[in-house]
Amino acid sequence: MSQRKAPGDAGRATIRDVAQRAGVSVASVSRVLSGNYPVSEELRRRVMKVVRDLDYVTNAHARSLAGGGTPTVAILINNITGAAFAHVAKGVEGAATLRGWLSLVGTTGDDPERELALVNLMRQQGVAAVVLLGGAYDYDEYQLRMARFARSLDAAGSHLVLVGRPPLEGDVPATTVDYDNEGGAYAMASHLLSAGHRRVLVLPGHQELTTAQGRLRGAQRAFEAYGVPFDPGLVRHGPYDYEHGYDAVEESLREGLDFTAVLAGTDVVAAGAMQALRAAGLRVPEDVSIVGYDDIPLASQLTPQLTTVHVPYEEMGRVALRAVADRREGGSGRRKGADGDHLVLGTHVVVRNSVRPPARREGADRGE
Amino acid sequence: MSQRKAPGDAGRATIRDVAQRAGVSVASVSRVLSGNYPVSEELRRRVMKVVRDLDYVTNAHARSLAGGGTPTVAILINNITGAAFAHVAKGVEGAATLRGWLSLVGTTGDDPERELALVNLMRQQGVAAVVLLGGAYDYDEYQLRMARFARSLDAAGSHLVLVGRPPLEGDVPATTVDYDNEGGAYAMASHLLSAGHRRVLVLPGHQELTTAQGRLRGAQRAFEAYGVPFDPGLVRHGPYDYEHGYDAVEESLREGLDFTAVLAGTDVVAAGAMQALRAAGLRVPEDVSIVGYDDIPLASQLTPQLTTVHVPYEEMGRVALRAVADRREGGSGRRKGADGDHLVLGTHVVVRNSVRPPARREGADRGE
DNA sequence: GAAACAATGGGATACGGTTTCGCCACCGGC
DNA sequence: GCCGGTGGCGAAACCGTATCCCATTGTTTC
Repeated sequence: MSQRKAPGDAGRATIRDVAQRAGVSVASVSRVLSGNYPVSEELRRRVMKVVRDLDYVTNAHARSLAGGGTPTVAILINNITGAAFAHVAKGVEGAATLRGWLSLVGTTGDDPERELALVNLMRQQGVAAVVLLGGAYDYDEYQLRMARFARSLDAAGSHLVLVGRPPLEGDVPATTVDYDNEGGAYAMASHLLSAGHRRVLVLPGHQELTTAQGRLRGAQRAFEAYGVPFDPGLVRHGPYDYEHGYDAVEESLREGLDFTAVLAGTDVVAAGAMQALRAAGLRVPEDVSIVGYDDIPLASQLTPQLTTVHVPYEEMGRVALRAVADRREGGSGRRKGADGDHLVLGTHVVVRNSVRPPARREGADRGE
Repeated sequence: MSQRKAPGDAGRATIRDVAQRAGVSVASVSRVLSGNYPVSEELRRRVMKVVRDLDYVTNAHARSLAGGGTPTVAILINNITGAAFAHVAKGVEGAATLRGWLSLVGTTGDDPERELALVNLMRQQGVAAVVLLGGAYDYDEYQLRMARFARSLDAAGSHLVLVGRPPLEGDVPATTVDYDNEGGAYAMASHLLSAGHRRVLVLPGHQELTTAQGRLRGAQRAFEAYGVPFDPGLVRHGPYDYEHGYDAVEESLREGLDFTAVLAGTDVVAAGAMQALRAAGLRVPEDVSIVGYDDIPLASQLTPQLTTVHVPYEEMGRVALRAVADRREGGSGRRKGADGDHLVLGTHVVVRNSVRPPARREGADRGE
């Protein structure tokens, strides 16, 4: 009754329980377990036996309070079920586990309020880094908001990493891992143009999404480079989902728009577009060609398999984690260097079976 | 020099910093922030102002050491990028966030060693529950291994939840959230049989995976119920991926196997099968019907859209979290009751466009 | 044989909160 | 005007671990 805890009490065993039962001091147990201090073989055996008997594990909270502890990376994502960013998350988590780091996840559901709440929550957890995934909306507020996050995390000894988002302007303590979004779109559009397509229905995504803006710009640049007039009337904005792809194509056909190919903002949009074309009795790629973007597994699972732009999502995740790990181990070296805080990975076109030269039709080549 | 920390020092602000700067005691700051004790308006204002000025957040480790702390649920998953279990994870995470819980994730990559390491890691973190996702291999060792996990976690005040896995035998402190796997397969096979199919290529999955076993059993039962002989020669085992679907169909065709429909173990396998049929010049569903299982988004994005079995993955995640949350709040009530520790959710067939009655062919209906 | 030394184990303290306990001032009632 | 009650706040005792510092013992060296 006088001792603080009954022998067979419920709840976790503490290091004191182990020490008492092994007849040694708490310090010795700690040393045996952490292994960074010389201990005699005899002591080690005694302690380890009790540890096994009691099924003891150290309390991670106490450990990290006392200075030790495993680093943790927080992954903040709009929606886990989105294939593209799930791959980034996989990359981050995999690289984290490889180094013995832990991964926390939170989903924001596109809600700035939740995003704020989650960043604060992660700050409480004392995470080594917060990785924010996904394209951002280009509100004016975005830069300010992210800069605030970055400084706040930096002050707490943490670090902000933006993946697949535009980098922050000014002297902000954040790392950006990006891919050549516009370049991929340029290459993809060039592929269509060189196949002979001149009238292309473009479904870049939401007008305010930075990703969509870049993909549209890339396409436009390709048209310019080929000297082909770009018709704004063939651009349809909308969310990155199957329904949008379907609806956009259906409406375009109903309005009598003239096009021989569809340049979709993502593979999922392309899938919707493909379905709508089929529903209208058009064949892919014989009547209309389609290309996507992202190269998620879906792209190669559709019939026909989709020509698309490969984005190294999983590697972006690995790179993001490596960046923060290096920074943490590298110490104070390379402080705020221009290098290292904006990494850009390459993209490339993956040619499959969804593109053919356009069928010859009257006036489709020249005309308006 | 004598004070423990310089005013503008780097690193996080502590509660002491706040207290000192506000000219109050540490206890008062704690009370203002947790809000579970009456404080004067004046005090609250003074403290909150300093909290904002210093951008202070409480240290979650210290808090949980001292008894408080936000509960955390650990999600252990084979592979984040698998659509089905990504949805379960989403359900768990969503329900967790809704209650202010945190979610940790770890991926096991089908490696028992990593599974063990992760469970221990989570035990160190003092998580409220560990949710293990995914079908299990039916090794003899499985039951023992899981029982050990369950008891170990239970002893530490945590709890094991198995989602989409077979329940544990005996008096083991674990909760299982399951779906009517066999029933779904039964219904799906019945759908094919009632459409007139008699010779069906079955691709249930890996022979040792419990999920695959259940799906195969369900199909067999349906054949029995219809009085149709089940041909073991039309069963092809293999992993739940696109390649297996493709290869299995390709081989079956090459071997000259006679079938009018494919019953795939998952939608992804169905996608592969569909592609292989097309490659062989067969039309879906005119020449061969196909059905899947899981009803992931892919199913409705294929052409033709896939008839499949809907599994309420996301809800399973929510249910799993609710189960542990209830148990934690309900306290010691309903201890080891038979109810509540094995929850089974229903499945149903989603009819789309990938099934037609079989084309009339010589001898396909009757004969051997 | 004594002294200096290396090896190893124990006691005490710090980490940053929460919570119990007790003090003080202020209030109304007699 | 004195006394008991009460609301509001501060001091201090934990939570479980890592680590600094010192004591003890066995070993080497002169």
